[in-house]
Amino acid sequence: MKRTIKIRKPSATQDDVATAAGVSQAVVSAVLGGRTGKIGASEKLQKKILAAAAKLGYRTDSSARAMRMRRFYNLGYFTANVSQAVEQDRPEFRAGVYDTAAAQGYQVTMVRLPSRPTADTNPIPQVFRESHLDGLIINHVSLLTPELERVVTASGLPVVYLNEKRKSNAVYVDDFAGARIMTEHLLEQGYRRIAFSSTESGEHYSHADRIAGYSKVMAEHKLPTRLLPADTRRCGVDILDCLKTSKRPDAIFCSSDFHALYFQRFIHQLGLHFPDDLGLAGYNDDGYDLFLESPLTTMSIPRYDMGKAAVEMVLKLITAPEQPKVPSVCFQPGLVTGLSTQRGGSHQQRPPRPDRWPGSIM
Amino acid sequence: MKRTIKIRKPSATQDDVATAAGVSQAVVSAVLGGRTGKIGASEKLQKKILAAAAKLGYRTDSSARAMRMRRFYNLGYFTANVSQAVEQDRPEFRAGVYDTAAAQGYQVTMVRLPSRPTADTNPIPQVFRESHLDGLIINHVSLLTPELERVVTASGLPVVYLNEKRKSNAVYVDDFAGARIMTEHLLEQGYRRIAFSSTESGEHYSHADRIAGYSKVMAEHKLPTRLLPADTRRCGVDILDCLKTSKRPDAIFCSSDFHALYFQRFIHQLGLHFPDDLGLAGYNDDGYDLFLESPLTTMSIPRYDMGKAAVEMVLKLITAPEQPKVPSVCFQPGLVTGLSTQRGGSHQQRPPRPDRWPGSIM
DNA sequence: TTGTAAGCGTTATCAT
DNA sequence: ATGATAACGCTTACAA
Repeated sequence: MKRTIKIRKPSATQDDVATAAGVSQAVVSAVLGGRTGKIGASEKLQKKILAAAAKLGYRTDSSARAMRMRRFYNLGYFTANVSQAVEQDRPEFRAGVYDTAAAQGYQVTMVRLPSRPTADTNPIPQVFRESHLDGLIINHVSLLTPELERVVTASGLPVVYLNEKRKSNAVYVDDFAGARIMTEHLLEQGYRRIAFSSTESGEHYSHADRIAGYSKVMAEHKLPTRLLPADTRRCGVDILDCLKTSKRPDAIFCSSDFHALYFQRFIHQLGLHFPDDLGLAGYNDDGYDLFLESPLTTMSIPRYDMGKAAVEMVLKLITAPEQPKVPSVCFQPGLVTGLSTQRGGSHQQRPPRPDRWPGSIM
Repeated sequence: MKRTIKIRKPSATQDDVATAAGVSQAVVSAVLGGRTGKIGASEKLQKKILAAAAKLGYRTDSSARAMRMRRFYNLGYFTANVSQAVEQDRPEFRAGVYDTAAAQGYQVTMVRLPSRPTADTNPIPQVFRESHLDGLIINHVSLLTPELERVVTASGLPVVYLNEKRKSNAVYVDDFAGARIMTEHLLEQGYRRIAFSSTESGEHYSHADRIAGYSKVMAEHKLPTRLLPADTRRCGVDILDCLKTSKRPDAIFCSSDFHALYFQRFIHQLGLHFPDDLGLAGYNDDGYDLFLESPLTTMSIPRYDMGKAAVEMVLKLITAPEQPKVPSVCFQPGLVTGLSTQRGGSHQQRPPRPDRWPGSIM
């Protein structure tokens, strides 16, 4: 006996298409699925079926396909919430993840923790309480509770970490090398009293690595390292004190463009300018040039390609589950030479970068 | 005849749970679905079933549920790509959308256009070529091609526009009122030669509305309006020329905090300061205070609540498809008083905002 | 070359 | 209160 379940107006099914085209539903499935070789449907028949499908507005029901195929064609993209996420979940990551997933026929599902938890909010995202994903990309979510980690593990989902330094199943940046390159660049420019400054507290691996790379190069050149942490709650007094001294640094290596922009405020507050009075370097290539006195020398992070690599990695894990571990992929950042570290740079023509728009604004 | 289809290791099914608990699968479905009232399963039995489910790590197969329920429990969140999206897809929107969707048991699927289209990339996102969503939220995607619009319409999906001014099915901000409030605030502070400046070209409705609100109030006070568009490709010459004149504005109403930050650069370049030499106001409350000489007077946008409202609206459309149009929801922005528009403000104590972190950084 | 039918995991109905 | 069973739309093995 047939019972009718009609909650929403259903879109056309393959059965409807088959009826319209006067063929069996199995042929429709084969043709629409591009498996014509297997059955050898005539050109004409294919056209007829495609026409009927287009006319009826047929669209594959992803749930039915998922059930049958035992694959959801869904990847989760887990990102931190606003307050935790400083400079981690950038639009370029999302773009790389999305484009690559889409190219392989996968959807991307947003995974987050509730930003405003309420009493009746389950702290475990629903997506882990049901079967909905084939794989998961975690973009540096620092506050993963042990409970949450357990749930993720229990789900048996292939997981790839983006922006986290792990031996396997991760995609990250070689910030040690990046900091080396930047420090060497500053030395080549003739700077000697180079200080490293950051706003961050250093939870993320990259912070320690940047300091290490900087320190290493300075040591190799027998130059003293000088770390200048700048707690934003102190309103820049650390920075001001440092800049006021007679032996102030001749260049500041900022841990991020973000921090360089912050630093600029205090440089200007003292009536100083860069690169005339001191060199200023950033990191991350966040595109803040519009707000800066001089285009910033910085390190660019191939975020799009990293997102892409993360998806490729997780797809590999999905399709070859017998290999649950794959070696991590480490990307090299690239030096972007601005005028902010060029002695006498302010007297040169400012190079226009008209088409760049701050990526971080999005 | 039974054939075996095993691509991935399946997680436990209700059948497995039923076997483990020694009951029928239908009871398991009822108990796990919270429909115990209908069947009257004993407390004890429920406990047994829940225990078995937990032990086996049972998770509902969302595709099977979707197929049976004829609902995917998936919402699409359509956002523009990096280059197009200036200040539109903010993390707070995502947070509001995600939290609200999650609270109602819905997942959020990322919908974008390919950022780096290739020859073999279909410009129509896959999600529109299959049945996968119950509804769609479009956060100001300016470059919707006619073809894409057709596809969205053809999909029959309930659509809600976020950040777009439409008569129905939209959630947006009353920027006319916001600009009025800001202009009146500036007048109250004693400013008279108030200019409105923007970097934007004005594609978005909010740009025109802000100018209109500003102009209206100025006209009401019989003061001349002064528009100062600043093409970033011109490297600030418009701004510099304006600020150099003897009758320069005594306050600048910037179309965004973003623009205010840009403006600061040229203020400092001329050796001027705010609020001493002129007042500076922003819009959007993007949290750039760390980078600014003075905390900025700005308008805050209730983005989280707007995301929430958009989800509530689209859920209404989903559950009551006989009502395909609902009135739009218009949010009022709120004035945030900083010191940047306070005459003599720089001599006051800078109010600490230690816990705020620029939301736009994410 | 085309048709037939099994079965994916769930929900919900119906008969016991 | 419980168990048996249909149905959702799709893919695919196999029969014709």
